[in-house]
Amino acid sequence: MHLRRMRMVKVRFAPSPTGYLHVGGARTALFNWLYARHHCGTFVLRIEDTDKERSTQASIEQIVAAMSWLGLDWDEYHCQTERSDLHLQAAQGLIDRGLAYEHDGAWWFRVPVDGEMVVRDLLRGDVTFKHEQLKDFVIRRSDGSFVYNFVVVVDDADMGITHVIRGDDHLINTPRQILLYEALGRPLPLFAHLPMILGTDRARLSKRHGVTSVLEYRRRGFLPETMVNFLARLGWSHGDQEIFTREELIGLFDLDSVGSSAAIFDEAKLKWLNQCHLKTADPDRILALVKPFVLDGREVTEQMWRDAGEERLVLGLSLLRDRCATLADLAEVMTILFPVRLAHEKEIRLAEGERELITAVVDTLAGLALFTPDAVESALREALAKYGAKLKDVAKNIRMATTGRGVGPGLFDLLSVVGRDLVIARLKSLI
RNA sequence: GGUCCCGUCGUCUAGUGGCCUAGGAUAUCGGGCUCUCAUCCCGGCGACAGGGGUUCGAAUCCCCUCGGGACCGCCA
Repeated sequence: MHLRRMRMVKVRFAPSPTGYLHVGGARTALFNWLYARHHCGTFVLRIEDTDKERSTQASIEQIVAAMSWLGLDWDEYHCQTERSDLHLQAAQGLIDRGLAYEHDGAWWFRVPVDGEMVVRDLLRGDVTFKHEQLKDFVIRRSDGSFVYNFVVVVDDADMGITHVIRGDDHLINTPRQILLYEALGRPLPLFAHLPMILGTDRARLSKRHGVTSVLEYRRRGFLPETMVNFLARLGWSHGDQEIFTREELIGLFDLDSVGSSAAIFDEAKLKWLNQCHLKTADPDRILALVKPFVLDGREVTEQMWRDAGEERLVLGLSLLRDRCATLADLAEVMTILFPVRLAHEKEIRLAEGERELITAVVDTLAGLALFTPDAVESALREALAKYGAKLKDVAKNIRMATTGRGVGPGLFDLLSVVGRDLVIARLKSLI
């Protein structure tokens, strides 16, 4: 029983609610979550809101929304400021034992002058720090609130966190925290400091790097499984494999395949990955996900969406999605399925005699009982044969007239899914 | 500046002393397929930061240099 408890993995993600969740934070959260799930452990979400000035409720909501979207569910949730009794008790203990002292109304932790310490990091090996490099530091502000470096230790110890998996930027804080563990008489967790995600200029991610907010990627039409897959591959790998499902990730993830050098977030590859996931995802689910994108800022109304019918939309989506990188792209091309005015990419120029040809095509198509790809194809070829014309003579203009663009899936599939009424109406505008 | 971390194609990475004239993916370029294309298939370009060691042998181990990053708050 005791051994089982010792081996039980418990990790936490501890963001400060001072802004949205960016991709770097999300990656840290993901690695913690994956580690917990892989080892059947516990994943804690702990909001580090000890900075009263900068913490906001809106940020907490943003972070929670982003985590939920990514599917990173937590087993425990805490806010640090709700635990100040515990912090006070721990700090008072240090004062009582002379390990901390008061100065200018703040409480300071006394760092031993001599000696050195070794931070045993799961990813980087042993890192040595000399005590003389450290200075006494504040654990409690003069306003009575506690400082991150202190509460993080008290909370991690109190919650029984076994593995502290966090960004590289915290490595340098670790010796101070270890000193606190020792002063508090608590056992040390294992540490793993993850390499950072950098902007394209190799500097730490910040506002000036454009889009870094996780939720912003949702808004732009990326799938949560894409983000999870992509973020996992930033720093972690499994041979040559690039595409992973969430379940595979849980099964395969471990700290020994995590690298130690910083990575740059490359959107081109993210788009490619999203296209891969978009292509293979369940069409019914994609339909639900793409709906708000189709209805947002376009001429397509809720009524049109209902009239279109789910079956037809799923069919259209399945045909159209292959060439789309995002839900936004998909929504854009899906407008061809609705009775809206199409913005044509290029002006249509009819060749000599083409008007008659199109008229014949319209007549044939109008007579079709079934508007399947096969039926459309034979009808079309039949009509063309009468005029001794080739498909390529009219394909381009038919495509442009019925879909508004020059590229897309095979013409017969395309016409079939756009549907007879729309195809004929749009072709008639040519004549 | 001090301390610490990191350094394989533009980017993400495989590689843990011989399987490496360095593999995959993406990006890019070219070709094929097609009514068309952003899909798909085939192919090209492209990296072990530099220098010293150790070793029969080094991308892999050690040292130095250079480069990049992080931290140096009563922020987290």
